[in-house]
Amino acid sequence: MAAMNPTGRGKPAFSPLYRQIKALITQDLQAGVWKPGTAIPSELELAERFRASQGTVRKAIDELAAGNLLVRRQGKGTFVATHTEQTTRYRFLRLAADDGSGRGLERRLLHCERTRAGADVARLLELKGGDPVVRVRRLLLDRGAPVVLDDIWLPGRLFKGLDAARLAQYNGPMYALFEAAFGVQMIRAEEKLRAVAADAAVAALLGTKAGTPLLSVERRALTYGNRPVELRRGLYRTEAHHYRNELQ
Amino acid sequence: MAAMNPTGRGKPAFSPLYRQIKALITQDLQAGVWKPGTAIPSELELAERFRASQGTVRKAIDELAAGNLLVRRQGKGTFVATHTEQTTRYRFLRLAADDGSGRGLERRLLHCERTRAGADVARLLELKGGDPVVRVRRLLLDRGAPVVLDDIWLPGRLFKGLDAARLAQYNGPMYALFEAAFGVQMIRAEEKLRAVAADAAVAALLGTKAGTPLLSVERRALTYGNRPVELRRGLYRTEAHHYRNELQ
DNA sequence: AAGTGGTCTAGACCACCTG
DNA sequence: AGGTGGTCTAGACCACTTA
Repeated sequence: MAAMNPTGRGKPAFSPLYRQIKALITQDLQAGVWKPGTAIPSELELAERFRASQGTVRKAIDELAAGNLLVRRQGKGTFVATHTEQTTRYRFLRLAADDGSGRGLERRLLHCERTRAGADVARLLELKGGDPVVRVRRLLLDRGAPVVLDDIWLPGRLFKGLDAARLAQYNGPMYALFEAAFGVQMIRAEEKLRAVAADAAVAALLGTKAGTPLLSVERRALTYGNRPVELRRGLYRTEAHHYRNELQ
Repeated sequence: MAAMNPTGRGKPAFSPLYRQIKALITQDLQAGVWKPGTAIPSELELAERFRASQGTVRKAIDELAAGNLLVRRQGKGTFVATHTEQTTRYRFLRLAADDGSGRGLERRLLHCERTRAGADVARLLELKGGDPVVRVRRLLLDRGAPVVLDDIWLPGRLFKGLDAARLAQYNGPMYALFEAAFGVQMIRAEEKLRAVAADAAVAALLGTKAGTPLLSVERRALTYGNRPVELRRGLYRTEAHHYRNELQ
């Protein structure tokens, strides 16, 4: 394996071996060679395959683990990250109760339809205007009280067969369903937060009054290769909950 | 240097050498042996000092760089992180204009007084009730329009000599002043976000109407050893700006 | 006992920056 | 040319898990 990148134009004329190996592993992850939750080959086996030393493969895996694509477990192996496990289920949910109570959130499906992408949705999902999309609306409730109203848009071609029945029957984190049933893995997401006033319709659904300040969370979730695969807009009641963040 | 930790009680009976070295470097950072913006000794010199190999010192520095305590620059050295440089100035500011315009924010000091900590502030800053605190109120403006109203509480003992004159005269990021003038380095921060309604007083300061939804950002900033050294509550107008976040 | 990830070393060489 | 961080190797050994 060449350490140089002879075709490199512009800046990255040099790509270290461990980054090339990282790219190759990422390709295999993207292609679904190893399913979420399963182990990838051991470091020594990968080293042999790529004709590199353990340390070099190790550095590639380190970066993938830092990006939450892989999970290392000493003595057991290195596993493909998944949204299905207890510990990693709500990786992207930053909602917390002010009193620190647990996360026994109840889900209630309000709406699910297949429709066509408008201009904004198409642009953000990198689709063409009029492409099929799935539109979902749901509530999250904490001890019976509505806390979040989510509106979700998904590319129709990626989520064939997703409908109200399918969603209603499944009870668990959405990203776990997407991963298991549609092979779509959410890797990272960008969010934009704002404060907005509830309109009458939203207020009714959230059990509050029109004009109540709500935290608006616009999310764009991406899969391998930074391909956008979900838009989500959450409206959060924040009288007894908040959005927590860590700055570093 | 022993790789074992013979006094270890409970779980961490084993601490690898690179973590012990990391702890020693952190101690020196905390003690101010090297000032922000200056270079620490080279990897080879530290390896000699700690009687370890370059690779082991390197791993310790890698973790400190990942935590934004140090910054590596190939060919030049490894430097103590600072809030004073152009690239790292607004490390903790997640405010962005919807139209993507730059960050030429104007600061306007409204208020600065030395007073006594109330119960809540004392608890969050890990002080005793009645301990001296500095209370600051200021505005951030974008092209003349108020966007953020910040209320800030600082432990009085750490910020001796901080007053309105000092703040008014200085024009730059606050954390850069804290670092240069008081030797207090903000390492990380926790934030809680909510949507709230502007009251009359806040509305007047932000140039909007009472009842306008505002994004409330409660921040607790920490220095070495997770010691809290600042409380800050920002109220953001989000008609033309938003709080951006990356989930990973 | 065997297999996995985790640590550590010694040495070589490369890429980048500054005199 | 010399110093700094960055990459890579080969090999040894440790810690953790499973059988």
